Amino acid sequence: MTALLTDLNPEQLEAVTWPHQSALILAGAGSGKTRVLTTRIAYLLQSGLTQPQNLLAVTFTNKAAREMVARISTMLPINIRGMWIGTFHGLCHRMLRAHYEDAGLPQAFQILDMADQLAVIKRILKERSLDEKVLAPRQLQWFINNAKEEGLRASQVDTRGSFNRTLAECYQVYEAVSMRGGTVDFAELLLRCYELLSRNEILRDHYRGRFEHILVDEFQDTNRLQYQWIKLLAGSGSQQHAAIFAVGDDDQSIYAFRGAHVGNMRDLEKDFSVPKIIRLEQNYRSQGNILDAANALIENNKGRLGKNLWTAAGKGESVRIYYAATDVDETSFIVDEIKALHAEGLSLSEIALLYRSNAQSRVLEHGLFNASISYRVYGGMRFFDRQEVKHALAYLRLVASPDDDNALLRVINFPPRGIGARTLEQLQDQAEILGTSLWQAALKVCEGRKAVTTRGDQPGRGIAGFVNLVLSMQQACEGQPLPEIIRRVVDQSGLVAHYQAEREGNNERLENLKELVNAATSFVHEAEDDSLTAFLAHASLEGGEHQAEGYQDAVQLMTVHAAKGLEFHSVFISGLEEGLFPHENSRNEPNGLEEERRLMYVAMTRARQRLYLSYAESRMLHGQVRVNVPSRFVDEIPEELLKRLRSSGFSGAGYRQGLSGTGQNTVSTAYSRQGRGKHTPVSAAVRVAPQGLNTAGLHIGQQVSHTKFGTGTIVNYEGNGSDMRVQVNFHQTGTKWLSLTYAKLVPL
DNA sequence: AGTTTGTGTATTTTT
DNA sequence: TACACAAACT
Repeated sequence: MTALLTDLNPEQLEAVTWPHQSALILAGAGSGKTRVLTTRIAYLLQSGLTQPQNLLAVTFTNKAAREMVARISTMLPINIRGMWIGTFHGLCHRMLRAHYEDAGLPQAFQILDMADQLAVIKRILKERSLDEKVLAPRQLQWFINNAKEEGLRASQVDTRGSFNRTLAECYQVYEAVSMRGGTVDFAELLLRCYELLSRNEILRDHYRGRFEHILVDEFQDTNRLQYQWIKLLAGSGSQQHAAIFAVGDDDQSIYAFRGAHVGNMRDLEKDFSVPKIIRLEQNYRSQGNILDAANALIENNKGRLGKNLWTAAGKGESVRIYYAATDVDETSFIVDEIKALHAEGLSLSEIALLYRSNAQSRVLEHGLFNASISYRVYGGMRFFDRQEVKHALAYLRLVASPDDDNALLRVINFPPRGIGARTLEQLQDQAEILGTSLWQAALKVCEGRKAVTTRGDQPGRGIAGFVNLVLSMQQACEGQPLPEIIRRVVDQSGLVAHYQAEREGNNERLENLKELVNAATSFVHEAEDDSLTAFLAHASLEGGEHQAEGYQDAVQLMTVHAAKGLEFHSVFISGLEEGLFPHENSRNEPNGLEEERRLMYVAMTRARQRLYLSYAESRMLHGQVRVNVPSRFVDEIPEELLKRLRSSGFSGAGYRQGLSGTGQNTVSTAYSRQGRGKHTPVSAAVRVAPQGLNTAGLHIGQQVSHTKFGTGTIVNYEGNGSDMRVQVNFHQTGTKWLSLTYAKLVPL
C-alpha cells in the first residue's frame, strides 16, 4: 500500500485516496493522469475498500483500456477479472449481449461500423430515389447519429419543414431496416443500452447495486448520451449509489466536432455535488519554456476551468520557430533539423512531425523519402477495414445472421457469380413484397425455381448458387471452433481463388485473408467468449491496428488529433498558417477557434525537450499555390520564449518571386523544381558568420574530430551558450549539424 | 460485366 | 494535386 502511494505528489495523492464520493480531477497534459487513475483503482482494491466486481472503468479507445488493464496488473498481484474495464461501446455491447432479449435484439445482432452504416444509408436514399444533391448520405448519417446521441428516436425528431420531414422519414426507414437485419450501429449501442437501463428497473437496480465506483478517463470527450449513461448507472440524487471518479482536461477537449460536450465537466460537478476540483498541474513531461509557451497560448481561451502547468525541470531550450518561404522550404528545414538531431544520437522515433490535416503529410513524406530518413505515418486504413477482410467478414456474418442485408449485398456477387443489377432489383422487390430480408426472399426465389424448372443454371452461379453456398457454409461451420470456421468460410467463399486469379497486386490481400485466421486464433486465446458472433463484434469494435508492421526506428508523422496522449523528445508543428491552423472551416463553427487553440495546446504539450514551430508563406494546396499569413497562435506565444531561426523581416521568396533570401544573417534556401515535382536543394542552408566563433576554442574552418563521424571542418554555427550548434563537414559522412552540448568535438 | 473516363471535392476521428 | 466515386463506354 505505502509502496503504491509513494512518489505521488500531494494532489495526486489526494485524488488517489479520495473518499467514496464523486470526484472531478482536472489533469493537465503530462500530469500523471493515467497513473492517478490506475493507482486509484489499485488503492481501492488493495485497501479493501472495494472488490473488483464493484468497479467499472470506462475509456474512449481500446488502446487506453488495454493500457489501463496492463498497468493495474503490474501494480496488483490479484486477478482483475470481474472488473469492468472497457470503452463506452465495449461495455454497452457487453450489457446488450447479456440482455439481448430485454433490449429487443436478436441473439446474433451484428454491429455496423461507420462504413457499413453509410452503405445502408446510401441504399435507403437510392431506394427512395433521393438525389445526392438534395440529401448527401453523409449528412443523413450525421443526422441519425446526432439524433441518437441526443437520445432521440425517429419518432421524436423535429418534423417541421419538408427537409426535416425527409430526414425523419429516412431515419424511420433506417430504424426499420436495422431492426429487420438485426444490426446495431455505434450510437445505437449506447442508446439501446441507455434505454435498456432506464426502462428496466430490475436490471438498473442490479447494475447500480453492483458498481460502487465508476471511473471515467478523458471525461472532457464524453458526449451527452455517454454522460447520461454514466448518470443512470451511478444513480443520482437520493438514488446515488456509485461514486464517479472523472479524470479529464477541458483544455484538451478537441473532439467537440464529433459531439464531445465539455460542459459535462461542469454538469458533473453540479449533478454529483463534487465538493472541489482536484487540479493536477505539475507536469512531468515538458521543460519550462515549452510549458510557458503552451500556458500563454491557452490563456487566450475563455471559460476554462483554469489551470497552469508547471514543472520542476528547468526552462530548457527555447521554442524554435522557422518562417519558410514555401512548404517545400519548410520541409527541407525540418529534414535538416531531423538529420542533425539524429546525428546527435536522438532516435528517430523520438521525433514527431505534427500537422493539422492529413493532406500536409505529403510534402513531408516526400522530403523525408528523398533524404532517406525512415518515417511512419499514422492513420489510414485499419486491418478490419480492408476490402478483402470486409468481404470475408460479410460471409461470416451471413453464417451467423443471414438476415443481415448489408452483408448479403456486399458479397452476393463477389466473387462474381452472374448476379447483375436486374437480378438484384428483382430480389429487392421480392423482399419488399414479402416484407422480409433479402435472404428470406432469396430462399423463396430458389424454392420457386426448383418447383418450376432449373433452366440450365450453372451450379454455383446465380441466386441459387449463392444460397447454396451460404447454406453449405452454415452447415460446414456447425460446431466448429472459430479459427476453423474462418478457414472454411474464407476457403469456400472463393475469395482466395478470386484474388489468385487476378493478374497482380493481390498478394497483400491474400496475406490479409490468411491473417484473418491468425487474428481469430489469437482472439480465441484471449477472449472468454470465443464464438463467431463475439469475433465479429470484436472486428467492428476494434478495427485492428493501423499498421501491423514491426518496430522500426522512424520519424513519427501524424495529425495533432492522433498525437493526443503521446509524447516525444522533439516535436515539429508545421503549417502554422491562418486558414490551415487554425483551419478556415473552424471559423464557421461555434467556438471553433477555441477548439483550434486547444488543438495547438495539445500539439505543443507533446514535446519534452524541443519544440519547433514552422510556417510557410506560400503553400501548394488543392493544386493551387496559396499565400498565407502566419497563424495567430504564433503571435500568442511570448517572444522571449521563442528563438527565431529566420528573421521575421523575411519576405516573399519561393513560388512568388523565386529565390531572394536577403540581408545578412538570413538563411537562404533555394530549390529548383525538376521533372515531375521532384525538388532538389540548390544550396544548403548557409549562414555567414558575423565574426569568428570563439566559443570553446572553436572557429569556422577549424578541423575537429568526432568519435563517430571522424574528422571534419567546421563550416557554420548558430545559437549561443548551451543552444549552440555547429555545422561540420565531415570527410566521410558529409555535413552535419551538431549541438555542442551533446556532441563531443575535439579540436585538432 | 468490367474497365475507362470524367467529375467533384478536399478538417480533425474513435467506437 | 490527387483521390474517390459515378457515369459511360466497350
